[in-house]
Amino acid sequence: MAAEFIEVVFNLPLKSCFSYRLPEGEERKAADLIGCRVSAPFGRRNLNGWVISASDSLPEAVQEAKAVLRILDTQPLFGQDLLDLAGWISEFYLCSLGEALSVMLPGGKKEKNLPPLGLSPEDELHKRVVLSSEQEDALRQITQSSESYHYLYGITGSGKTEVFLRVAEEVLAQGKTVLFLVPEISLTHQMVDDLTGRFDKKPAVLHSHLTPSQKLTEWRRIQSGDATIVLGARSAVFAPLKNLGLIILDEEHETSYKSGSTPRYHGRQVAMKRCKMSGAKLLMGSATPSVESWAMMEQGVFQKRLLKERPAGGALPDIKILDLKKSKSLLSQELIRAMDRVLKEGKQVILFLNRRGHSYYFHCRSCGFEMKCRQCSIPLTYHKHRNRMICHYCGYQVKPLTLCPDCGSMDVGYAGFGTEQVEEQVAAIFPDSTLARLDTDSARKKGVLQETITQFRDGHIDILLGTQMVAKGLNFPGVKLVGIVLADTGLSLPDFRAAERSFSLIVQVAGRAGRYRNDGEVLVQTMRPDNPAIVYGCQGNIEAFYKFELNQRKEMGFPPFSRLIRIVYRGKDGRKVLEALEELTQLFRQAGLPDVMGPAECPLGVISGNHRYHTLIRSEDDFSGIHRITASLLSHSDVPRGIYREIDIDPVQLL
DNA sequence: AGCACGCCGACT
DNA sequence: GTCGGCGTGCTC
Repeated sequence: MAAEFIEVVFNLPLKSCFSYRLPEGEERKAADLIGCRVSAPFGRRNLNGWVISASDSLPEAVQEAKAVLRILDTQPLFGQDLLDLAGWISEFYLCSLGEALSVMLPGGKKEKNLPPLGLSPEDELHKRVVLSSEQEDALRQITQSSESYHYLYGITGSGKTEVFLRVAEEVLAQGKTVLFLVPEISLTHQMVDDLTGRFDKKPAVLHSHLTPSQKLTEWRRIQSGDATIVLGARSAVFAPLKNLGLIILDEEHETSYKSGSTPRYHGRQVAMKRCKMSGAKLLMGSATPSVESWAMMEQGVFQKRLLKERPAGGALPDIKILDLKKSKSLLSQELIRAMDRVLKEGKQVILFLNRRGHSYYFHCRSCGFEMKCRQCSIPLTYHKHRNRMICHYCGYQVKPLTLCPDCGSMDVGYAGFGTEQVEEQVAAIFPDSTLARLDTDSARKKGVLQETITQFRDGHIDILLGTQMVAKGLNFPGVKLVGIVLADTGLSLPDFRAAERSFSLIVQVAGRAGRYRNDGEVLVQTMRPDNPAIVYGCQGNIEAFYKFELNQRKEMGFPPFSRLIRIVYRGKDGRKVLEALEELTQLFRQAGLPDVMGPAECPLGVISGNHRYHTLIRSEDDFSGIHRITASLLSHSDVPRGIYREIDIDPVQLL
């Protein structure tokens, strides 16, 4: 019954597969070949590919087959379930099967024989807290329901994690397995602590920072059944769990669930598909659901399970808007006074600053000239410690100017601020307090992030100043005051989700403040104190925000009232890029697609010297029909040399 | 996506 | 005469 020929796909944008002979003396059944990696001669080079089928004859259309150099795995890495899922990914997200498989398990060295299974030392069993009645209700509804998709919508601090763990326990008790997804790697560490000791088997952890061999080790542990619960970021949605009973998707609103490279899959959407294919339940949760998910709850696609109390006590913090227009300094007097008070009590402060404001860029006070990156056309950021203007997209650096290049005025400078400037001011105002800064720059070095967090938690740091990183998932008992230094950065981005992002940021950040105490305090500085995203965010008026935002989306015809397909063309020669995309867009229109927008220059018109244009295809109904037509047009059109095409189904970022 | 083949322009 | 531009086509 040994197979002689195999069909192989590669991590290339080619939709066809290629037939090979097995190496001399290799005797394996088809079932032991499908899902293995092979090293195969392909053109003038050798590539690793995936075996997708095996048989004892060559397909008729194929004249001759080369022999595979070797089979890299002793057992398949993918079962039919994951091969089917890869097939769906390639159809839906419009990539090749090889690309889909490669994103599920990247890397490709020959496997070491058998990795030793390290048994973890017995941790102290974590205490199971008593559930509140509404947590009990949610647990019961979820576990007893025959519905597939559930959404745990609960305010910050309402104990969603505890419900997740209880549902997981029940599923494991039925002999099924559990997949637990979190938006970021940094959150896996915390969650591993929560999971380890809570369950008798050590959870497997999958994320993109593992080396290929570490990843493979975990992969095999999962396949063997040694791990019955898997924790990980986006790509962990492909974990090879057998008998999957539950996927938990924590912090559903996080955009990091959407992949930023081909195939641009969305973890939530893949999780939905995988649950449908395997019969598992999907349980998502957030205090600030994405607008799409909110709409799906309203439509009954997701069963909404509400948690509106904080079982550990702790009132939702008092949130106050501070109008920065009236302040001369980037730290308003009210914020400084509040910090002073809290620090004198011996409590901690978190200052949050979203770097992506455009207010800390170089500008000329005479003519308004803004210094932009000559490569990327986005404003440069001033870094004081290096005395350089730096482009945050391509890394271009230049010395700060003392003369305006446009009008020659010497009245030039930095209008706003980044974390560094805030750091400097805070240090000057509170010289006796210890201060730490946490952003992608300071956390670049290994271990710095973890160390800073530990120090802060242990009370060795009084003020933590940071970007996005401090906004998510960090729970510190000693924090009494959270200051959002500028809440409206990002609102002026040309992106229809800008309001949603600003809103959820405020609510999430604010949620940290009163997590463990009922006297938590949040101060939100803003230049737009009347903006609905900011007002509703500060009021914690979640329902009102969704109502407002859904209304906006409906008026504009944006998701969830439509679906989008985005085609980006990029290349060095902007004119050619535009011409090529115009041609394609013309094809879309001729094919009768009802709503084709573009081509237009992308909001980030140039990145690393590549000019970028996009066309959006919108569908208000019959998305699958529009998807099908688009897919067919794309596969029959070819992209000129020097131009690169990106296809994004259901894009979340339009920059 | 690579990588080679191939066919025209300007250099030692 | 040769180096090198990038258009075209193929990879079992």
